[in-house]
Amino acid sequence: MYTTPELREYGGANAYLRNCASRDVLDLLSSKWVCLVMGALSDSPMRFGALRRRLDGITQKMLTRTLRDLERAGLVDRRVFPTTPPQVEYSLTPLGRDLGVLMDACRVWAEEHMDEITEARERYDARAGEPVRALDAR
Amino acid sequence: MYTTPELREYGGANAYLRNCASRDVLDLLSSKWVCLVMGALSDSPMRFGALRRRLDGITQKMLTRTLRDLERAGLVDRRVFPTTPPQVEYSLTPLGRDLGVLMDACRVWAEEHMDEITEARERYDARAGEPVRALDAR
DNA sequence: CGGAATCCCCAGCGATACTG
DNA sequence: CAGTATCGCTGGGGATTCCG
Repeated sequence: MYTTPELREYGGANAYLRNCASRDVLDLLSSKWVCLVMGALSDSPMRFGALRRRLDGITQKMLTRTLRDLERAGLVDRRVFPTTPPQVEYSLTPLGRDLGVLMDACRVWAEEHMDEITEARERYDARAGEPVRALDAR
Repeated sequence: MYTTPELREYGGANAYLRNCASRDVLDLLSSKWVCLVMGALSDSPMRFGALRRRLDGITQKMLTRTLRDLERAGLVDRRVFPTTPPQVEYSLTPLGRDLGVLMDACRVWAEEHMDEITEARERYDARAGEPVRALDAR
């Protein structure tokens, strides 16, 4: 049996258990574009087209889906201005701003350490064909 | 043109550009099991079997893959003890410990806010069939 | 402009069986 | 115990087309 550290649970929440609702939240946070969308909206509200241009490589479909998922989760607010042509502005809810800080920290971490990681991967791949010197010497 | 905020870049890194190496890092961070694996290893080094039992629902294949990806990126250290039966212990590298703090914060955030998000989703789904009252009234 | 709808593919992931 | 190897799927995600 595992002695789950009670200190780190919140009202029965435990992401290490498969059917805990926090797993769904983690799945959302780890979907492909969430980090960048939340980070972009952390700066200021943005319209759909501006977001699409800022997130280089995203498709309209994925941007729409990501924004819907975030809106459904209560993290993003969607406001439609009935102009012609229509304007749709996305912004973070209070809950979303809280998460945005975290997500943006992840982006920053990725940017700060990308070179270290790239080099580590090259070293790892270079060692691929090497003979095993000793079983416990890695 | 977009005036990219230079303040938030590190040596030309910009995760909003599609072929920036930090995108690869973000992809790793957002892979399905990375957050939980890093969080578990943040507590203490763990053997393969212990990790598998702790991460409810993970398969051997995915745990192996996730650990390999993290090891390759220089975030996880793998030590093999040539006993019979063999023992393999995984731990975080210094770089990995740095990331572990962030990943665990994401897990905690998910646990803390899972109820809010579940309720927001139910409200959103309940509104699904409702008529549109006014175009700008959302 | 901001989508929705459709088609399609492949890689992420699961399930199972086998091994040193 | 800690893995590989193989098969198979499904759904995440891309590309394209159409619409109010």
